[in-house]
Amino acid sequence: MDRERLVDEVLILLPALGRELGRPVPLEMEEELRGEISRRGLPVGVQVSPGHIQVLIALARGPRSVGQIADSLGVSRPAATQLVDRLEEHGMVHRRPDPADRRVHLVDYVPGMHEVARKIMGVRRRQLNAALDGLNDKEALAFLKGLKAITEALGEMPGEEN
Amino acid sequence: MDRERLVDEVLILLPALGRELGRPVPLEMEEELRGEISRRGLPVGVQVSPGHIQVLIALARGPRSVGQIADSLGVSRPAATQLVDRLEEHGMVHRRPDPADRRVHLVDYVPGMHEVARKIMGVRRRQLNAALDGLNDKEALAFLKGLKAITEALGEMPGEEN
DNA sequence: GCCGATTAAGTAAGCAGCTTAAATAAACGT
DNA sequence: ACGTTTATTTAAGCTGCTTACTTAATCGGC
Repeated sequence: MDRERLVDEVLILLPALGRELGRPVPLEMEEELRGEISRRGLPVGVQVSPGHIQVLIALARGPRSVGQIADSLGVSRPAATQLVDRLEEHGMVHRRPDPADRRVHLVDYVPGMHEVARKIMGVRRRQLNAALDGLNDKEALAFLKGLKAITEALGEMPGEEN
Repeated sequence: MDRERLVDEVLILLPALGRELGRPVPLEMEEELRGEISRRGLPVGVQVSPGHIQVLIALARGPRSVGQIADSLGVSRPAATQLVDRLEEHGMVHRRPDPADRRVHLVDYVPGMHEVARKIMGVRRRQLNAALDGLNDKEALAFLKGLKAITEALGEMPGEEN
């Protein structure tokens, strides 16, 4: 297959992928996770969008300010506020003022949520793992490389410092 | 890099990519294209979203019904209606009743639009080409493979028959 | 030839996720 | 102490999608 045809295929594939990526991940399908969720009194049937998952990932290495979250997701501040709002409503994270600078609101997992967050990520991770199963290591690496290249090319790459 | 880390990186990358993919492609940046557009009296400064580009691609092989467009994009009928509406407003496509079955509206390029459509696609194509420039042929192929796998895994793959 | 069922497209209403602009509140610098 | 900057939130608005419903045309059995 020559390069031009290849690019064309990618061109056709990308919007579909984008659409799929936007769809929320239904959590309730995952048995193990459901147990974990109801055990903690989290709302069952919650749908977690990719943005929310990204926030959860961003928090994995410790509390972050709303602004940091916005930057690491590559979205505007209000968008980050909104994402955090939603996660807070669902009782997954909470805000607390930074003692050092009371303007900043530090967002962190609710106690014990770290664990659940990891499992939620696991849902997506499993999907990806399954999808990439047909690729050998070299191919997988090449895939990652291309993905990075395209993401970078299509906007000035956010989330570097997270 | 082990597989787990690789999947994690993909996991982090994907939502950002999804967001970028959703952004409209500003056409007016492309000199050559702008000439072509104003020459035909198309609105200058029009932004074409990925969905619109997909419709234009779908039409490349001839007129299509709204339903076919919806299927090939993997969206609902009303969504396709909406996309076609917009393209029609911009004078890029037009509907005409199918003589064989007057329920179906065939969507086709406005005369001469085929050319412009190809140039519009060229904008994205050039971005992709540039992005994938750093990959050799083997890698590019692997990338495509992974992309297909993920797109398929993340939803039941639309657009097969287009 | 008529009538109910099916099919294509469009309309309506609503939601999620983003944007920019403006408001609020705290901290900083001179 | 006061004006400026910085962090966040609020408000308003847009796009792209969804589902449920309407309208219009075709089809199939009698």
